[in-house]
Amino acid sequence: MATKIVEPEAGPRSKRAAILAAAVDHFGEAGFEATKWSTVAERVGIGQTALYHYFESKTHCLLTIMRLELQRSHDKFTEATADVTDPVEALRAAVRAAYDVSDQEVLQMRILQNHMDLLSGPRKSKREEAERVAARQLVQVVERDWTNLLVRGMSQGAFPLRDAQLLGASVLGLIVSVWRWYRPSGPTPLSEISELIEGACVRMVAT
Amino acid sequence: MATKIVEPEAGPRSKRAAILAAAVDHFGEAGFEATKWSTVAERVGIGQTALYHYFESKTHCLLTIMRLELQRSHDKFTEATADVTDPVEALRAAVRAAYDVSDQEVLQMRILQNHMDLLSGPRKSKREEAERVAARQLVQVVERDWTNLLVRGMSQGAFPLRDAQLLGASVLGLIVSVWRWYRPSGPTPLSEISELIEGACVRMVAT
DNA sequence: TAACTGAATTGAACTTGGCTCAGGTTGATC
DNA sequence: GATCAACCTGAGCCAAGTTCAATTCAGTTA
Repeated sequence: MATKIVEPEAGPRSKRAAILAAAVDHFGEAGFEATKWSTVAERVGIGQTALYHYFESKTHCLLTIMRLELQRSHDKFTEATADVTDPVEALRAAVRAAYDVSDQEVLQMRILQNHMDLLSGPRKSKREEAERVAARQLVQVVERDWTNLLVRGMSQGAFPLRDAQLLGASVLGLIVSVWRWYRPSGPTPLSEISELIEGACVRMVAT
Repeated sequence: MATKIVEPEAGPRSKRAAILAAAVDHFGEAGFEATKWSTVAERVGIGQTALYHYFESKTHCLLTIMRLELQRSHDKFTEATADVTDPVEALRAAVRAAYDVSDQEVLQMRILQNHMDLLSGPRKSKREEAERVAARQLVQVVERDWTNLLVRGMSQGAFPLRDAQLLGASVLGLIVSVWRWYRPSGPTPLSEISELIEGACVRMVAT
């Protein structure tokens, strides 16, 4: 069922990584629709048709970026909360981890948020659909990460009992909503955002 | 500066409202990109070129939907909080108002959320750009609605002092994040969501 | 060194869907 | 029943994503 996507091993001449990087830059800054696929090719230094050696379509590339970001988010969450036993501290660690990101990763989160709706409907082509399903699964995994954290806290009596599923989705929604408007060049540093949201989440869940 | 968009008064034969309704249905259910502009025309019962009598482009129609929804949200907020003096009660009323919506309005909120990024960059054509600027202004108005509510509560001592701008954006982000996943046909009734979020917002702000 | 192989690349042509244009129809008003 | 603006249409244009057959390149085999 859980068909894991096998990451194509990079031949020494492969431009796959370069394409992904260029795509993240352009999709993140200008937006997916506003970015011409051929522009990405230019940036990498290849003809536009060469892109199809690596990705089945522009959308396939987008879905790949989204899946990779979801995988990263999940890994980061797991790593950050692994050896924290106190529920409140685990929650705080998870929030801090969510905002401990590079500028490139900010773009990836923005892309992910802006195209979540792509994950609902099925795709025509095989490889696109594979990426979509994998991403959809990872969304559920991440949601479970947060729900489990809350369930643990509730059963330990650290958090009042509430609908953990719904509250988890809300906490997650609150956290990721930042990526819609945050800009590294903007007036508010990410550290400040991180602190405010951390406090907000704790009050939301633990009060 | 604040160039208000003059709503074209409906001639008796005008299909503008019907087009908007059909567009909301399709853009909301299938997604904007996935919806063929000609499909909307079919649904309304006119040829696709007739659409251009009412909207300059498919995107112009989308931006109009977004602006109208923002206007509605702002009006609803104002109406709901107008004669509530107690800050906590005003906050509660505002949240409840945000979720007091019809199925059609759920779709409109979904469309709005899914295409917020359109509002950042400028548009080529005149009327599109006018709608974009109007929508962008309304976003700021709505943000101010929430920020002001918090400022009032803080200065009255009902809410602890925090960065009202940032906290307002967060509360708003939390509330609207629901429209990404909520489906009227889904397992969770909106009333339940409304109650949980209402409590969460109060704890977040007033604790 | 010549032949071979698969990955990487390309130019040219195809497809789709949004959009333009030049003109035609309808109906309210005088 | 002439006029005018609102409303509508068929034919075709164009941009951008995509396909395809053919080619180059780098490493391997003989």
